[in-house]
Amino acid sequence: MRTTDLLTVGEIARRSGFAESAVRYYEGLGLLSAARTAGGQRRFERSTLRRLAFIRAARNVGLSLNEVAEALSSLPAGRTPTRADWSRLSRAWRQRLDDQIEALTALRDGLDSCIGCGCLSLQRCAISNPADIARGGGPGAVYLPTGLRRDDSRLASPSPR
Amino acid sequence: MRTTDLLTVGEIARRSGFAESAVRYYEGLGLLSAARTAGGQRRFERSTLRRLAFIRAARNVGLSLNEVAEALSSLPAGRTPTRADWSRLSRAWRQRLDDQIEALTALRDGLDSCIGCGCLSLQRCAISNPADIARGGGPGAVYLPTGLRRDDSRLASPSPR
DNA sequence: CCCTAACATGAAGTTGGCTTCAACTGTCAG
DNA sequence: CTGACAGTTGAAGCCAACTTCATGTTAGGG
Repeated sequence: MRTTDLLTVGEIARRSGFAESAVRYYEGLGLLSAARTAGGQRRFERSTLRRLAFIRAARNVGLSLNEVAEALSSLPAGRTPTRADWSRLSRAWRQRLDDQIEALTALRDGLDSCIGCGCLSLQRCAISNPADIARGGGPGAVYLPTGLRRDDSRLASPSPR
Repeated sequence: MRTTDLLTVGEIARRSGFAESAVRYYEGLGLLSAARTAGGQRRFERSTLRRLAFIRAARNVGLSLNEVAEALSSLPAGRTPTRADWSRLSRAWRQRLDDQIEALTALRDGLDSCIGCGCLSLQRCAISNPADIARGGGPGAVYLPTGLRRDDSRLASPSPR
C-alpha cells in the first residue's frame, strides 16, 4: 500500500474492469463516492471494488443504472456494508433472475407451438405476444421483466419524459 | 378491402401495434418493403403484418434490429414466406431462448453461493463474473448471449460499427 | 371539384450509458 | 526539484431505436 490504502481512479478501473470514464460517470451519478486529495483527485475506498462488482452483476441481469442506484441506496452510506447487507441485495436479484428465467421459459414453450404451426400469428403467437397478455386489454405488453422487455411500452406512452 | 388488398401505413400500424413512425423507420432500414402509389404513399402487403409480428417477437427475445435484419434476409424477398420459412427462423430462436435460459440459470445457481457467502467477490462471484469465464483470459466477459450481456463489451471494443 | 384526414420527407430531439476530447493540474520516484 | 505520467473538468459525441416536428402532398368520399 502507498501512503494509505485508498485507490486512485486508475487502479479502481484496472481492478474492476470498468473504464476510468465509467467509474467517474458512476461517481457523478452518485453510485460511488470518493474522497478527494488536497489537489482534487479522487481516492476510493477498497469497498468501492465490491460496489462495482455489484454494479456489473446488476447490469448483467438487466438492471438499469437507476435500478442499481435504488438498490445501492439500501446499503449504508457510511460504513462498509456487511455480509448481511449484500445478502439482502443478492436475494432480491435471485428473484429477478427467477422472473427472467420464467419469462423466457414461457416464451420458449410458447414457441414450440409456433414451430408446430409455423404461424407467428399476430393474435395468438406466444412469442410475439407473450402469454397472450400483451393485447389482452391492458395498456401494452407487461409480461417480460423490464430488462427483457422490448415491445411497445414506448409506443404506448409516447413521451415518458 | 378497398380497391386492392394493400394496406396503408396507418392500417399497418394499427393492426401491428407499432407506431407509424416505427413502421416507416423499419421500411427505411429495409426490414419492410412497400409498394408506392402514384402519389408516393406506401402500400404494404398483408404479409407485412407477419413480418412485423416476427420483428416484435425478435425484439422480445433480445435481438437487435440488425440481427432481425439478418434473420429476415433469409426469407424470400419476393414471394410470401411459407410455413417452412417461418419454422426455420422459429427454430433458430428456440436456440437463442435456450441459450438465454441457460445463462440466467447458471447465473442464478452461482448466486446461490453468493447468498451463502455474501461475497460478491470480484474474482469469484458467479453473478458478477458469470461462470468464472469473464476474466479467465479472454478480452472481456462473453458468457451471456448478446441480448442479455451488459458488461464491458463496449469497453473492450469501443466502436462496434 | 373540394375538403379533410391521412400520408410524405428530412432534420432534429430523446434516452441511457458511456467515451472522447481539449485544456489543464496534481503526484511522486529519482 | 523536476519531468513524466496520472488525474481533473465540462462539453460534446456516439449508438440504437425511435419519436417529434415542420412543412408540404395525396386520397377519396360527398
